[in-house]
Amino acid sequence: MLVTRETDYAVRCVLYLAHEKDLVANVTEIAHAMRIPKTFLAKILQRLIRKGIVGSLRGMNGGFRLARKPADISLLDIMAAIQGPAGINACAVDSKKCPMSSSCAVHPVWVDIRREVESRLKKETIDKLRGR
Amino acid sequence: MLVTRETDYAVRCVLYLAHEKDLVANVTEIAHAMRIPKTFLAKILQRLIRKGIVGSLRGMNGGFRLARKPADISLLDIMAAIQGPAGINACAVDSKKCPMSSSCAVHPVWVDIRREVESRLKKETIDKLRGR
DNA sequence: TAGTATGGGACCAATTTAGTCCCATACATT
DNA sequence: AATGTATGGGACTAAATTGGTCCCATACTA
Repeated sequence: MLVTRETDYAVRCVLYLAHEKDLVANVTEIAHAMRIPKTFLAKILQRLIRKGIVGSLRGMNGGFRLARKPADISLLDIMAAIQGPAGINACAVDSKKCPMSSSCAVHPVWVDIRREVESRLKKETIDKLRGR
Repeated sequence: MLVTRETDYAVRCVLYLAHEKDLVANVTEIAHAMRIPKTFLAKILQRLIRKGIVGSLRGMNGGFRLARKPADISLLDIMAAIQGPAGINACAVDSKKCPMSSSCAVHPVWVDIRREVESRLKKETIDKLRGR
């Protein structure tokens, strides 16, 4: 499956943080609203932080907020933060993994589809999704 | 990953059977030529048979051959035979699996990407790939 | 300084993917 | 008809990935 549940959770989480301007929400709040297991969400949030998608405020009344404008966050950014390079297929990401390497007639197709999907995911930004 | 190794093997296998007109090849031959574990390939071939993509000849000098013209076999056919409906995401295949169901802003995007990929895979037929 | 929040690694369970093994069945050749 | 070689197909196992929990350290603020 190209999109794992973890990525799905990450998208929903970002979407929640975007639904109100400058919102700061803690793990409990997001987990409840978006129906995501709390501790799992905490881990997801840390990955989003490392990629500069969300920021955190520690201590009492702390929480998480978007680190960038919704228009500057794409589905591809989120997928990359959670799953790494979004592959259609192992060999489309790293051709070393394919034992037939260059002699494989299908390889170019996988690579091409991957590119198409990626460019589509890059166009789908959070602000577009929010305003539905 | 959208395309599993098993599907990859299946594609290579069909491609092998298509490289020469009316070729009949046994498991050992295909496995060796395409570097696929023999017993694993045998199982894959059986699935391809049930979907009417390849046919078999039993007994001595038996083997497998294409059951349809290369132009009538698409990558989507092969994927569907091995993996079932090709999902980008569980919720794009069966919306019941998504707890947020209709309230999910991203859902339409997954469904749409899935459709794009499927139509692309349908266009890529074996005869096109063979003639590279 | 007490309390509430994130930071982050270790750990575990479930599912999927990948692959093997064994035996039944079919059939062409001799 | 016997025999050897091939597919048919289910049971089983191993490895990898996914999904998730737990625990404790650290940070910050009221």
